[in-house]
Amino acid sequence: MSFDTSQVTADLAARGLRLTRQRRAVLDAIAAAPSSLSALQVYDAARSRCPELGLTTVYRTLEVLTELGALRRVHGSDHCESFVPASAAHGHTVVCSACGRVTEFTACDMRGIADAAAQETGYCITDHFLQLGGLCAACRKAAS
Amino acid sequence: MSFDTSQVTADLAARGLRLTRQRRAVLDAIAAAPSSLSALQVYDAARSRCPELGLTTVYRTLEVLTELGALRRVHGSDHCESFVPASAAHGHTVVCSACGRVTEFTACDMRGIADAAAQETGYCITDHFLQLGGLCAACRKAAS
DNA sequence: TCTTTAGTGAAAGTGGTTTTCAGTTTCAGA
DNA sequence: TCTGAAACTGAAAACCACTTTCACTAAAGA
Repeated sequence: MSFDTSQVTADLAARGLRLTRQRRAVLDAIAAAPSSLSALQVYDAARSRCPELGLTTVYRTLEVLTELGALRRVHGSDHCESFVPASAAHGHTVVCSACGRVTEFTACDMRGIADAAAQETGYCITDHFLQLGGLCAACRKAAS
Repeated sequence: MSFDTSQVTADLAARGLRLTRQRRAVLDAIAAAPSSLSALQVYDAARSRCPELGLTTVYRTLEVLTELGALRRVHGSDHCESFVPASAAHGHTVVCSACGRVTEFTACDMRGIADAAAQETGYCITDHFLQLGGLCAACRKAAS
């Protein structure tokens, strides 16, 4: 997975922000990772591309890019705040329980479930957070 | 919401554990709360029932009870680790965006979505984490 | 060039969570 | 009723992810 740099640059510019070398390193590190990365893991990975990068900048960059929609937060069972590239405007993630790989999917017709939940609880459902777990194709192959 | 104490006691006993006064205080505090509580909030709430309760014990108890299935972890947008009673073996939560109230619902037929995601990603889907957001009946009434 | 603002990293600070440790409580068996 | 083992406890210390502060640099526009 890689980023459409010009899109990110434009999104940043629309807010008066810039795509610096450091931000680029953070984006690249996350794009190159096979699974989701925590802030500290991003720091480690991005420093091979930009050694003078500071941890402060990583945290700031992750926040900016998430707000921009270029990244998505993933809740893991071990560490509950890690990041993956967000390619679609609205998408969800599947996490492989064996290798940790994170894949995005867009098919999420929640209407049936939201309706049922609304009826059961009396709530007016407005949003949802969904994350699936399972085995990726490679791990399934390796297991059999 | 209240706990079936004998059930919790039995579940603990099955592992050679006991339902102590402190653990009881933690359970009661969570059962009495209208919304999900973080560890620190549990500590505050439970100390009114058991003043000598220590924070260490709260953390330990939350872990034990979650593992036991008596509590469920909820991921919030602000603090990503808080706890609610788990009444059903498998259930999900709806969080009110206005007042923070957490309600459980059991209607979750994920087959359609899991199938679609499997087809899109090549994963074999085995589990899911779903959390809905919206307005509870009371807040909807108050808003209109 | 000059000015302004975004952006940066090191260091210090913060605060939630875990670990350690020296006890206390509980329970089964003698 | 004792006794020993194991569960259980809270205070204090340690840990560590994350945030704040601050002096500075880089870049864009006038």
